[in-house]
Amino acid sequence: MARGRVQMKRIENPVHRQVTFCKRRAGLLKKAKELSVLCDAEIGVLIFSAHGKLYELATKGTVQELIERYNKYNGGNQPAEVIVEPMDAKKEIDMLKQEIQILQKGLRYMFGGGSEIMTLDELLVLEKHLEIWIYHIRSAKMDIMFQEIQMLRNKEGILKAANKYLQDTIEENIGNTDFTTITTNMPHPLTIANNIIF
Amino acid sequence: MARGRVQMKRIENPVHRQVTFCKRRAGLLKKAKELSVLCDAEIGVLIFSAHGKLYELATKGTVQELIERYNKYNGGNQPAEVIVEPMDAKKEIDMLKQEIQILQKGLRYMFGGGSEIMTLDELLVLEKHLEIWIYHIRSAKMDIMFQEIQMLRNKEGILKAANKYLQDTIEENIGNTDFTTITTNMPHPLTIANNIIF
DNA sequence: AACTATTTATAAGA
DNA sequence: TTCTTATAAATAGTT
Repeated sequence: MARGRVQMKRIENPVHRQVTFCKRRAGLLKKAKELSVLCDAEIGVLIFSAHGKLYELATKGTVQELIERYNKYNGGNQPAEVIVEPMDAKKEIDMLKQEIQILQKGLRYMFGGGSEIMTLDELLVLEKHLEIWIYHIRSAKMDIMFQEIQMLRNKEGILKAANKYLQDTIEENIGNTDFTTITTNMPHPLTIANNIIF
Repeated sequence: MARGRVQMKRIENPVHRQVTFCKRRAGLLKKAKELSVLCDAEIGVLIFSAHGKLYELATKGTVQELIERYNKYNGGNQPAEVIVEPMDAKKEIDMLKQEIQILQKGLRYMFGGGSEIMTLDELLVLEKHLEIWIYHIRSAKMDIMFQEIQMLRNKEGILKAANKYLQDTIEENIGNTDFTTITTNMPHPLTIANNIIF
């Protein structure tokens, strides 16, 4: 766009990637809002960042409502349990298996036919494979952990909301019953901050 | 945008509106694709025109899959997918890791006890590689993530306990006040299981 | 659909 | 992050 064309591929520099994500995300949501207003359309946008954080927009009701409209539009042909995550995981695992096969091949080659001396080039190939393999292990592990963190954060939010709801319910009814000591006994579980950001 | 600014309100002229809808819709979808590619994000866009026609985009799987991910994100009420799958994936990955360790052992044996072909330099390269790998496995990032997960789990426990306490408090006092509808309205936030163990 | 004059978006740098 | 600015892209009005 500006100061140099942009290659249409994943930005490798994580800082650049993050900055661009911020800017373009804002731009995309703005464009969506504009289109909605100018042309009287109902638009929804869902963005999952690489780390699983969700950004959403719905120009008329809620995203949920839009999803319902979408499902209605598609004559209720919802694939009951289309499993997404497992596919990703499977893909990852298949890739790992492939890597192992390559490594095994390399080992067999070296042990078996290895009357030949391993050249530096061959060694470098093996190294390369190891690197790729480590990369995949790491990324798969990281993905799982990120998912776990995201899920726990969501759960935390839900529990907090439920907690607040219950406490409000009690407070609204103090007039009827004496909850003073009970509420005072609460060990302040609602004040914990969540500060770590990846 | 061009040849005159645009008022941010519904375009009254139906022809203009239709043309703009076409152009901007294409632009929006393009932007969404770009953002997805550049920043490795999963993006979905749903556009209902004023006359109810649907235009959609999903940058990874299908829109349906994206919607399921969205629903998963908002509630985690589907333990089958969120919780069980990562377990399986992790198990698989651990097994693959073990296999890889065996392969590494083989490599070490070959290089160390085997012929004298390996030069010291080559050995150092391999060592270096293993060091890097170990470093990554034990990296600070992982530690931080584990800490984060632990902290979130603790928080979850505290919140659940507080939640239960509050609900018990309410239930104990049903005789005094009618909380029936209130407790019934609770969207079951207390039934979420936490099964993932690293 | 194509064509441009302009407006917008944004990459890079601070 | 946020601001600035040079430049690439998008697009409003026109053909």
